[in-house]
Amino acid sequence: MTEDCQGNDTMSHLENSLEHHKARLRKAGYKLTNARITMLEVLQDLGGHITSADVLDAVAKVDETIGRASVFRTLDLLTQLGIIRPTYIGTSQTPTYVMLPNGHHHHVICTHCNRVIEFEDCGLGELEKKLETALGVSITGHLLEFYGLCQQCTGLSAT
Amino acid sequence: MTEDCQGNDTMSHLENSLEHHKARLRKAGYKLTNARITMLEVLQDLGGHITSADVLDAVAKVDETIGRASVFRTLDLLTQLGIIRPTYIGTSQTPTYVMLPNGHHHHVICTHCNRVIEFEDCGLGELEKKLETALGVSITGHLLEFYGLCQQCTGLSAT
DNA sequence: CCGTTAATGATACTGAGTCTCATTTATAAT
DNA sequence: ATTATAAATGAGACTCAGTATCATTAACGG
Repeated sequence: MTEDCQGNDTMSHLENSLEHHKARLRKAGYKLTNARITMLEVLQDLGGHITSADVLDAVAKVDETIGRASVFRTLDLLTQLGIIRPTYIGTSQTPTYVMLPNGHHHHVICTHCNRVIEFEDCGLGELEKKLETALGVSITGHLLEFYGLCQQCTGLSAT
Repeated sequence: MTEDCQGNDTMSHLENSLEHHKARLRKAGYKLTNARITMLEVLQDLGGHITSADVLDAVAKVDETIGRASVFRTLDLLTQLGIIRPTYIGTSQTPTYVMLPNGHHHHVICTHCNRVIEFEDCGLGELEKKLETALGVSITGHLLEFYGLCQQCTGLSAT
């Protein structure tokens, strides 16, 4: 995790996405504060599918002094910037945040056991362009969720 | 908002989906209680994009005696059955429920003004089948959300 | 290095959603 | 119809995720 490969204008997304997100904050007029940088690092580390409690925990381990309010404020900000996205797994009252590494995220949620299966290919690029034209919007990302039963639960309910 | 031209062609479709949902409950082994039927009617009436508070309100107007807990229990149940789906608009702490009339729902959320623009065509049928084969799952519905700026906010941020 | 102002941390607070449990009600069997 | 029974309910106390407030701090442009 300590390999510094910044400066390469090609690839190595994982490392660079942190820098990319920082740049996004700056560009949007937000200050690059310690709390925000720590949040980005922690989120990258945890990798997504985490609750606010998870984030609160992880942030506290890195920097004891970062306040509860700032964590929630930053979660909201990063959501607005399309860096993360809250969603519901199961019927939990509290959302689960997923990363939108390249602006998008896709998964299947089993409505029986709440297992989450991620997948990559969505082929939505075309639709995205169509919508931009048709609706006059400017799209930066998306979340695609399928609901249904996973392999195990399909078998069970066939009883 | 938007010209939402869904279901205009079949007024009876609205009636039927209520029956359809009741049948689903029965088939899944759940009792057709007064609270649940009232909830289904209220949800159909409100048409989606509503918070639990909206539902609580509307239910109370129809039947004073239905308890708070039952409303939340039923929201969870209907989510599990794929009849509704909680999602986040803006950074609200409390979810907004959308109806999944035919198992699916699609919208664009403006990350600046929180406007929601629904659209119908998603062309995900093929992907759905592919995933069922590839992952061994049995899919019953989906939610597709795009994030970005609406026409108005695209203009504004050009400042 | 300083001034401005966004952002912060502490903490009290709010209220959405949950839990518990005695009571009711939907449904199937008689 | 009557009854058995297990699921579902309503009441209301309770929890804790998320918010509001505000005095203090620190990012960043000049």
